[in-house]
Amino acid sequence: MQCKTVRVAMVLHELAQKPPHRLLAEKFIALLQSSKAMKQLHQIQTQIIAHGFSHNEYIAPKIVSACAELKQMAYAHKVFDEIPDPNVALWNAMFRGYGKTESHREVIVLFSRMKSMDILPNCFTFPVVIKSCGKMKRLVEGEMVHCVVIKCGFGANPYVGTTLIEMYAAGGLIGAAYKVFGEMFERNVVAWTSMINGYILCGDMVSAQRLFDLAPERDIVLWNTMIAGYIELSDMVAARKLFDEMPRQDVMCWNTVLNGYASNGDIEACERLFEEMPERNVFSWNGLIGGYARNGRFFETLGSFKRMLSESDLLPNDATLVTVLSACARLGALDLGKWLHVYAESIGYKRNVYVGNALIDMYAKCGIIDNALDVFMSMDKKDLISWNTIICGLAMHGRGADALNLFSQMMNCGGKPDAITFVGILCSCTHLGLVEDGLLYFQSMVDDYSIVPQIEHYGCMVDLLGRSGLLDQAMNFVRKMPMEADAVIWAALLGACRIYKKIDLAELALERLIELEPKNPANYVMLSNIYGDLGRWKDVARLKVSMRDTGHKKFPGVSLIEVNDGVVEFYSLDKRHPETEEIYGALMGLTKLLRSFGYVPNILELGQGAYHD
DNA sequence: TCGCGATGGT
Repeated sequence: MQCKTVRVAMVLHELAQKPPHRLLAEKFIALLQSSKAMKQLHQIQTQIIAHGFSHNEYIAPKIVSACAELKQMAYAHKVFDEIPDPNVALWNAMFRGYGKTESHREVIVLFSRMKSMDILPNCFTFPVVIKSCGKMKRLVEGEMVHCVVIKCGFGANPYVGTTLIEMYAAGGLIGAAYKVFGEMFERNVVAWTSMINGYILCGDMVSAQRLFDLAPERDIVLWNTMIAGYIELSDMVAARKLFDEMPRQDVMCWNTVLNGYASNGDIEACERLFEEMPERNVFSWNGLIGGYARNGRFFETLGSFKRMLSESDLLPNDATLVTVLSACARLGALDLGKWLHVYAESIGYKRNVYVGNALIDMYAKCGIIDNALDVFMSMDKKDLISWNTIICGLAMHGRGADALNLFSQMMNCGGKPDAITFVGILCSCTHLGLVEDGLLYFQSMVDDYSIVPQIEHYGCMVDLLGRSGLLDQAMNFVRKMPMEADAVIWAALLGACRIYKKIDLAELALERLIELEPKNPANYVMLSNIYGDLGRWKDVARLKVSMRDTGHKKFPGVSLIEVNDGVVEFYSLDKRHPETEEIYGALMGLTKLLRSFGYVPNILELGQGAYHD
């Protein structure tokens, strides 16, 4: 860094000495393109101004591009505003900058400003603007831009045409996309690929295949597009057939197929393909690691990550870290999670939102909510998922008041909550027993934020009302729901009925529950518990016999604990561990100690573990 | 300076 600054200073000094005008401009452009921080850029800019180049038609766009490269579009806009009559190149640099930083709204706003000033766009303007319209799903604006394209005489431009096809196809207007394709002057392989991908986006693989067969040229990207299309439809056989037929495969194609097997649940095929790969990059490892994670095989997620570190020279990227952290969260692997936290920062992911969010979730799920809060507070960029993760995390930990506080902070920061935010909020209200607030939040969700309540929200409300003993109101919610109540809702209601001894409603809930999930043994366990509460032990015994006869066996709920370098799974009365004797010996000791302090174990609750055999 | 393909989070 120091060295760079010195070098910049030297070049600047050299420039100050002597200079034919053109040469000086070129040097400034080269400097701008190599600038790696705003501090450097300001230094260069100072010299540019001192030499009277700040309004130079070649240099001004490069200043804007350099800002965009450093993701400083606010500053770029200031530079832009100070130039009295910007040329098209400068406008284009602004569009590109906003496009690159995903500020598509600004692209559209700026384009209307350009049009209102009667400045003519050129062929470099349209692709960026059209892309932003597509990303914002603003098809009406997109069509207007299309009109400008035609008016300006760029209707036949292949670059413009390709982005138009993409925009229309992504917006579901496949007919409009095909019209553009049909009217294109020269259709190269990129245009064909966009059109074919358009059909794939619309789920029309037949038309995609037809066009693919007609394509005059097929490059590696086009083949890969087709393969990805079949994968999207879960047709791994067709995908694999194309993959085997293609004349030359690159690592991206291998990765596409690898991910295809992973997302279609065929983890064995995924493993086999991974071993066969002639070349692997970080995406390949992420495919394998993510494949295990998506299929719930979290031990293997961690195992393959360790393998990546030991047998490849590749550094994990943010996606790798996020996947592994989520596996830690699921397994409760706190030590590894903490190690990943340090490691991620050491390889430059301290300010990464994805990684930050995954860390919040990992700490929350591993029970260290204060660490989750620390990570959250330390993040300078937070997105909706950051807020949701911490709010739901706090709610899960019973810290409803903190969750609600953060929610109002979120509102003060101008955050827009979504359906998941409100799941956290309603859940917090449940923990706090805040029936009135819960009802108000539910209403506010609908009225103020136009969020259509999903079944999860009704579930929260039924839980909230039920736990407070307002079973009639809870039942009213169930009746008013626009969708069929699911098992989660009946189970919440049933749980509340058990606490408040509402036997008639309990029977109704149970009836529905058994209709919905005739094979879920948990429902019979619940029924058995209710009989138990009522002292109907004969019914309990009868139920146990009938469950054994029908083969309904409840899988034991397992717990996970991190031991040394790994994670061990165990359940109530488990005897699978090699050190079982020592473990239970220690447990007996602990229980004795607890009893000596007056602790009385809850025998009734223990009895619920009786289905483990 | 410009347009097509692969990974990740509540």
